[in-house]
Amino acid sequence: MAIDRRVARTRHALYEALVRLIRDRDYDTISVEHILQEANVGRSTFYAHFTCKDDLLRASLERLKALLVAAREKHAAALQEGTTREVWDPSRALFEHVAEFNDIQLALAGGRGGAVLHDAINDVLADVLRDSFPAQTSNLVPRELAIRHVVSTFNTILDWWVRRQRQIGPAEADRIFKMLLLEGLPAAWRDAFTASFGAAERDGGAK
Amino acid sequence: MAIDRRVARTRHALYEALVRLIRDRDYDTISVEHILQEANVGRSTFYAHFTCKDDLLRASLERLKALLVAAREKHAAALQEGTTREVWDPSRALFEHVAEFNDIQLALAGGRGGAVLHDAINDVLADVLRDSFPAQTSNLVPRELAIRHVVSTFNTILDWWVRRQRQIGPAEADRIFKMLLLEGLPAAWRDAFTASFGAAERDGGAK
DNA sequence: CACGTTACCGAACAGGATGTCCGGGAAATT
DNA sequence: AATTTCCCGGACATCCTGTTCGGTAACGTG
Repeated sequence: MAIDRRVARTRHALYEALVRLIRDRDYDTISVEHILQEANVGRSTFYAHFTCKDDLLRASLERLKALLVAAREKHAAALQEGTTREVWDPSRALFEHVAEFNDIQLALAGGRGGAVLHDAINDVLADVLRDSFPAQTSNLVPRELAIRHVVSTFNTILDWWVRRQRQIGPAEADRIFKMLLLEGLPAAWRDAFTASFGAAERDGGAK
Repeated sequence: MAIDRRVARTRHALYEALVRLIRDRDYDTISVEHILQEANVGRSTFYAHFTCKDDLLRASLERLKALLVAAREKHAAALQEGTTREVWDPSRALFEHVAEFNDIQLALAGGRGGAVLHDAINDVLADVLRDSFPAQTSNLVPRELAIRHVVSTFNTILDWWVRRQRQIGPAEADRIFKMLLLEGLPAAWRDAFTASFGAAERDGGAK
């Protein structure tokens, strides 16, 4: 038996409503009732599908995760067939997606409630990345930490970028991302950092 | 007139209660009533001091921030007088503090509610760091982004470290922190990263 | 020490959100 | 067309929030 069309519509309506609300509200100021109103869904119906607001969020993120994984596998298949020779560059792709669609932008820019979202998205990205991250281990940095660091760096830049009204383009953002990740802080800031973090003995000039 | 002893005691009791509760609960599952009970403070009294739960959190973090700033300035003064020749190394100091006191550890390890806290602490650290960060600008990475990246990297490692029951010592954690920040991902992971993020064409082995 | 001031308590209150339950009715599947 | 399945809407108990008020005890001051 196929999935009842009604449940599909209901769930879809709820997903969409949540996204819509998240765009102009802090996540944790959104009540279930807001969602019901926005999605035009009955109260009891909601609780027939999800146990609570966070459950809906989790499901929504699972959906996002599935999208990301599907995109990656699709591209891998295309490479396999020789349909494309382009390199799969997820960070670049994500930056450009965000630049193009406003959907996700403000979701991340949120204040207090944004943190929950931010963290949740971090987890999703980490999951996706983990799948395509080699099992090989480095004696310098543990695998899991490496993954979290990649994701966290990405998210930091994305967050900053979105907040700053994107004065720079996605390509530039991606360039910075890869630079920070692969080479560390550029020399100018490195000196600044070691000076203030490592050696205040220059003069009284800490402040 | 000096500050009334009663208000000092009340505020202190509330701060302590919040910290105590945060240690074994998600921040956002903590109700004002829990705090009242834990601090043994009357309901109306609470609202005479703080407007809401988040207000208390903000104040607590201001307190933390003041501590950090004071520590830095104290050390700067000591250097000035020649009392010490030690270098002020905040990241190392923080890792060791966390290793020593359990106060903050689990606060960061929290699940959903931890995110709010995590974010708030990020802001505090960024504020502190900003004060001692040179105004000089790099054409490669904007100042504010550099600051956020330092803080975010620190927090990522701290988070991972705490979650992992700290199988490694604070010195080691600090070493990793500085390495990731100043040199980027170590070679082993860098190759892995560019391979999976930049070129899936190795074989079918993306998944 | 005695005074006036100030903070605390406890209880009570309205408002709003959560999660549950049911019965009627409509839509989908077969 | 029959029957299963889902949705709606209202009602409900429960919890939490933030405010108000009078009584009481602690505080700082002279």
